[in-house]
Amino acid sequence: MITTKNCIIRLSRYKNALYRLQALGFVKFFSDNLADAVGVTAAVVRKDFSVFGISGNKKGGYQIETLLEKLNSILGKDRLQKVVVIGAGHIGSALMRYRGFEKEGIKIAAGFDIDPSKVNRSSPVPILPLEEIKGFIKSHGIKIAVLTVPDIAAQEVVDIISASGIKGVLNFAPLRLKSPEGCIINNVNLEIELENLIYFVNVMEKTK
Amino acid sequence: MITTKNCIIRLSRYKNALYRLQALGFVKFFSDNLADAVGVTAAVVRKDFSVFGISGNKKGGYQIETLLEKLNSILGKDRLQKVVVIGAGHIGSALMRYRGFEKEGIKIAAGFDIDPSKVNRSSPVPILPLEEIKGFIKSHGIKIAVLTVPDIAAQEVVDIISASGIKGVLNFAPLRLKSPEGCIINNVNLEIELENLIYFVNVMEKTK
DNA sequence: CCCTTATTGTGAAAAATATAACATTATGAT
DNA sequence: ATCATAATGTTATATTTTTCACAATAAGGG
Ligand SMILES: NC(=O)c1ccc[n+]([C@@H]2O[C@H](COP(=O)([O-])OP(=O)(O)OC[C@H]3O[C@@H](n4cnc5c(N)ncnc54)[C@H](O)[C@@H]3O)[C@@H](O)[C@H]2O)c1
Ligand SMILES: NC(=O)c1ccc[n+]([C@@H]2O[C@H](COP(=O)([O-])OP(=O)(O)OC[C@H]3O[C@@H](n4cnc5c(N)ncnc54)[C@H](O)[C@@H]3O)[C@@H](O)[C@H]2O)c1
Repeated sequence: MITTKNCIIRLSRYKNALYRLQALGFVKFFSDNLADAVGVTAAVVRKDFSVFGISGNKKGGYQIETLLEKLNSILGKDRLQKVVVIGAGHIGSALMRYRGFEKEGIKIAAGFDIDPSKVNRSSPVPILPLEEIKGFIKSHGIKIAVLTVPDIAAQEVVDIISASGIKGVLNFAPLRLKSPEGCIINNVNLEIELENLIYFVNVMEKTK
Repeated sequence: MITTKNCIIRLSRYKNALYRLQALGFVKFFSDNLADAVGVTAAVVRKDFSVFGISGNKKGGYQIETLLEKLNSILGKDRLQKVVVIGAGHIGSALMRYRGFEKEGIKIAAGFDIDPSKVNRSSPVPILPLEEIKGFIKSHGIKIAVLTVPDIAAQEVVDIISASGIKGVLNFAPLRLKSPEGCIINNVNLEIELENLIYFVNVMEKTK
C-alpha cells in the first residue's frame, strides 16, 4: 500500500495507543476513542483505516485485538526486524543499550565502528570492526542501519553500506546525505529539532 | 512571524547549507543553488523568503552573509540559547557530552536527575538533583528542556517543569504527553522513526 | 418486527501546501 | 543609452491533506 510518511506515523501511534487501551482492559474501541488517544480527529482515523481496507462494525466499533493484528502486519511487526548501528560513540552506544526497541520487535543485531578500541564481540550487542559489515549484512539479511558516525564520515559510510545491501538508513549526522539508488534515508536532526522549538517558544513569548 | 513547522525546518536547512556554501568560498547565491543544496525547489526558497520579508537582487541573487544574519536572527541564533536536560541516563548523557550543540549556539546549562548517584556538580555539564530545577530555571531564565526520563516519569516531569517556567520540551519518551497551557512539546520518537523506515523499506522490496 | 440511535465509511468541501508562471527589474554587453 | 538576459517576487494554479457531512447500516429496545 502506497501512502505518506505521516499516515504511517499515525498507524504507529494508533498501534501504541491500542496497546495502552488494551492494557486498561478495553477490548473494542470507536474511532473517536482512538482519535482522542492519538490527538487527531475521528475522521482521520477512519480515513487512514479505509486506505488500508480496515473496517469495523457500524455501531459496534473495532475489535482492539483484530486491529492490532492488522496494524502489526502492515508495520512489519509480525516478525523480528534486525538492524545494525554504525558508529559506537555516545549516541550509538545509548541506542545499543536501550531495551525499548526489543519490546517493539526491533533487534539491534550488531554495532560497527572504525575504531578498533570500540570493538567488543562479547557485549550484549556485539561491536564489530567496520570491515565485517558487508559480510554481516549479507549473512543476516539486514536491510536497515542506524548511522551514528561523525558527519564527515556519514556519506562515505552510506555509500559503503548501501552497496552492501542496506535499503534504509536512520541518519543522526546533521547533514543531508545523497541517497544511493534504492536506499531510503530518514534523518533525526536534533540540532534542527531544538532550533525549531527555540523559534516557536520565542515567537510565543513575543506575541504574548 | 507565524508560519508552519516545516517552513522553520527549511530555514534551519537553508542556514546550514549557506554555511557550507560560504565555507566553499561563495559570497552570493541564487534561489536554485540553495534549493539544490537543501533538496527543495527554487520556488519554495523564494516563497519562504518572502514570508519573512527577505529579499535579494533581481539578477544578482542573495548575499550569503546578509542572509545568514537574517536567518540567524529569525531562528534566535544571534544569542546563546540555554537549555536543560532532564534525565541523565543513556541518552541524556550522550546529549550532554555532545559538542555539536555549542557550535549551534545552544548550551546545555545543566542536567537533572532524580537519582542522587547521577549528581555531579563538577562535570562539564553539571548534573544536579531534580529538586533544584525550579530555582535553576528561574535564575538562568531557561525556557527549553530536553526530556530524557523513563516514559512513566515523563508526564509528571513535564507538569513540574512547565509550572517552573519551561515553555518548550523536546521529549524522547515514546508516548504522547499532555502539554500544559503555554508549553510546546515536540517529540523525538525513535521507535516510530525506525518503524517508519522499516515499513517503507518493506514496501519497496515488495513492489520491486 | 419495526423504530430509534450510534457509528461507520466515503464522497464532497475546505484548507493548506507546493508548484508553476510570469511580469518586473537589475545587470552587463553592445 | 538601449537592449537582451537572468533572476527575483508574487500571483495564479494545482495538488495534497484535512475536515466536514451524511447516507448506510448494525444493534438493541419496545
Ligand atoms: N551525541 C549526541 O547527542 C548527538 C546529537 C546530535 C547529533 N549527533 C550526531 O550523531 C553522530 C554521532 O555522534 P556521537 O556524539 O555519538 O559521536 P562520537 O564521536 O561519540 O561517536 C562517533 C563514533 O563513530 C565512529 N566512527 C568514525 N568514523 C567511522 C566510520 N567511517 N565508520 C564507522 N564508525 C566510525 C567513531 O570511532 C566513534 O566511535 C554525529 O554525526 C553527531 O553529529 C550526536
Ligand atoms: N536510550 C535510547 O537509545 C532511547 C531510544 C529511544 C527512546 N528513549 C527514551 O528516552 C528516555 C530515556 O532513555 P534512557 O535509555 O536514557 O533511560 P535511562 O534509564 O538510561 O535514563 C533515565 C534517567 O532518568 C532518571 N529519572 C528517572 N525518573 C526521573 C525523574 N522523575 N526526574 C528526573 N530524572 C529521572 C533516571 O535516574 C535515569 O538516570 C526513555 O523515555 C526512553 O524510552 C531512549
